[in-house]
Amino acid sequence: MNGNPHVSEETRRRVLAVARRLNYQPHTYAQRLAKQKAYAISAVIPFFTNYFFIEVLRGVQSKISEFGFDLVLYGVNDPATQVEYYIQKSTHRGKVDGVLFFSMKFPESYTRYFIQREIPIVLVDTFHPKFDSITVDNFKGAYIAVKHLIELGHEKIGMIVARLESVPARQRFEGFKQALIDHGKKFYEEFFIETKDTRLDGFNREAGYYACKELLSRSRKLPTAIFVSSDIQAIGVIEALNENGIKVPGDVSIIGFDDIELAKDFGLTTVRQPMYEMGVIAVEKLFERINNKKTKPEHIKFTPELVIRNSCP
Amino acid sequence: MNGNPHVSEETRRRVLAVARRLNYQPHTYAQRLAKQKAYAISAVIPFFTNYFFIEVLRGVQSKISEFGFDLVLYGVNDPATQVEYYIQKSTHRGKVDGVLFFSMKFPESYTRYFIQREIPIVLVDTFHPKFDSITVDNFKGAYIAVKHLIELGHEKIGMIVARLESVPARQRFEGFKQALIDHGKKFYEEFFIETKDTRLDGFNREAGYYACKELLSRSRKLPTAIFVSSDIQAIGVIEALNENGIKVPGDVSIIGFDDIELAKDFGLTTVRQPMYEMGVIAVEKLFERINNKKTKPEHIKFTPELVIRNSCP
DNA sequence: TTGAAAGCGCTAACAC
DNA sequence: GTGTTAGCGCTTTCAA
Repeated sequence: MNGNPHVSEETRRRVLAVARRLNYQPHTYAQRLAKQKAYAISAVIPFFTNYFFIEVLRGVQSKISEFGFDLVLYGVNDPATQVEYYIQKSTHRGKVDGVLFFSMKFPESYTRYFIQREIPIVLVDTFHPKFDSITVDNFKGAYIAVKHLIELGHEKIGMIVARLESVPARQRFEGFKQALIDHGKKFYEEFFIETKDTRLDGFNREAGYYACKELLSRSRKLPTAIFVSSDIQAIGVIEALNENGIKVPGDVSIIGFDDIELAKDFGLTTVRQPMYEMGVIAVEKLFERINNKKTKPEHIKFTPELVIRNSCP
Repeated sequence: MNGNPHVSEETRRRVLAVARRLNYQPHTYAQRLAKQKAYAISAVIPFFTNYFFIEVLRGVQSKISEFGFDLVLYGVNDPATQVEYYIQKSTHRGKVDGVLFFSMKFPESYTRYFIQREIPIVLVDTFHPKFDSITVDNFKGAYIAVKHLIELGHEKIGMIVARLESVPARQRFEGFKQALIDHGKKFYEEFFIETKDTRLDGFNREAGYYACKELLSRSRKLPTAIFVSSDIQAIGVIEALNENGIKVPGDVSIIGFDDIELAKDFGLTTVRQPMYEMGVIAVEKLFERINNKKTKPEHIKFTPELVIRNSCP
């Protein structure tokens, strides 16, 4: 039944026929046990965040099913208590051939564990020097966004950013500054706001809304463009602006980051993270790693691309 | 190691100690094979839709891990080709103890298959008489929403609805009409719009936006309140209104359906589907079914509850 | 080519 | 209580 070549056509035909008649299916776990292979990979993925990961998951699913593998999902609702627990489950002997770990900080206490046991793992949207990773170049993405603004002729460019202690927020901020410097533009302290909201590190709509309110309260002067560290915040910013009778893009241009579903709806110019593709690549990398455990970790960085819509004319 | 009571404390202690020292873990599939139990359930779930299901999935995950089971996920990107394929995979002999099937139309060609093999299954957000199901009462939800509007004193109530061939849209529409009838209010044909957009059956922001544009183009008269068949459409409606200088809730009140994340952000009054809870209940039901295959299918209908925010003062 | 048997790693039944 | 053995259902090896 498994296509063994040392078997006559005649016999194969007969066996297959009987199998079909009896509605035979090999038992999943008997097979996996005998083969010493799981034909499955797991994904440890945050459920508490911005549904960023769904898109990635779509990519993962589509690639994984090409291989006929199963995906066992561990959705983390509470990172403090569940990350290590699910890593444990993922790595329970024999269960999976490899694991995908998403967005969260990989617990240092597990690096040795994975390396010693040679458990294939790839990190997605998070980084660790010892393991393969797929990330997005936040610095470059921000740089591209701001450069776009500059090329559009903007001089006074503001930024509304999520909490700087979050890695992506920090990197996007650095990209913003660098673009300004490289093009000889001034950094206006008064047009720069770091979110106070801590929920999701400030990557949420309300954080954008209130940060913008604060910007407005500071002075009657406005930048001509604002780079916002994520689309969801940008939507909050636009609303705060609208409430104050300030038109986007008429009075101020807005550029976001991520290219979430809503960005299209709002006509928001932004910088796109290729999430679906990241999922696909992650699975590909993981399979490579499964088939060849010994090579050095590889770090793939995607460069976001500009998506021009109408919030920056 | 498995807590057999016919074993002395002393021995157990010793065995456990050695096991720990050797870093012993039982092999997942050897256990499952010997026990003739999968300790896993699968979920066949649409990936192409409104990320409605994520919230449900959170509930599923949290309940499932209480039982220590694994979740094997089959995300459907293309329903036409993948639904049956994943049902097959789900039911591969021995693989899972039960399956959760979400939102999509359950293929009639598989009802016999499940019944004969006695494969435990529960449907979530979709219905079939032969299987357990967890759904939301769209009719009642709509009724509650409209009743709320009426109690607020509205007389001219409009509705913007997704495509009526979609079951939930139809049910919400029926609830709307019934509420009007029961309270002796007139149904204004001119304030009723069915979306033309077919994407996601019209359950998307743009559909709401354009439907509202059409409403506005019909006449200069406006209803004092509009019931929109989903929050995401309602957000499109609000925007179309705002663009035309019509204030929400100043000029017209809006009520939605679903209570998605953004509804809170927009201060949208709506009717909440308890998605997380539905996930939890679905898993509980599935386990009941796993332990007791012979009882009649049970159909649980959740009644949505009103969430009052400020789009309907 | 085909058939028989050993082994994958565990659980459960049954003597001891 | 404890040790032994026969499955669980498949794959793989090795004679025949």
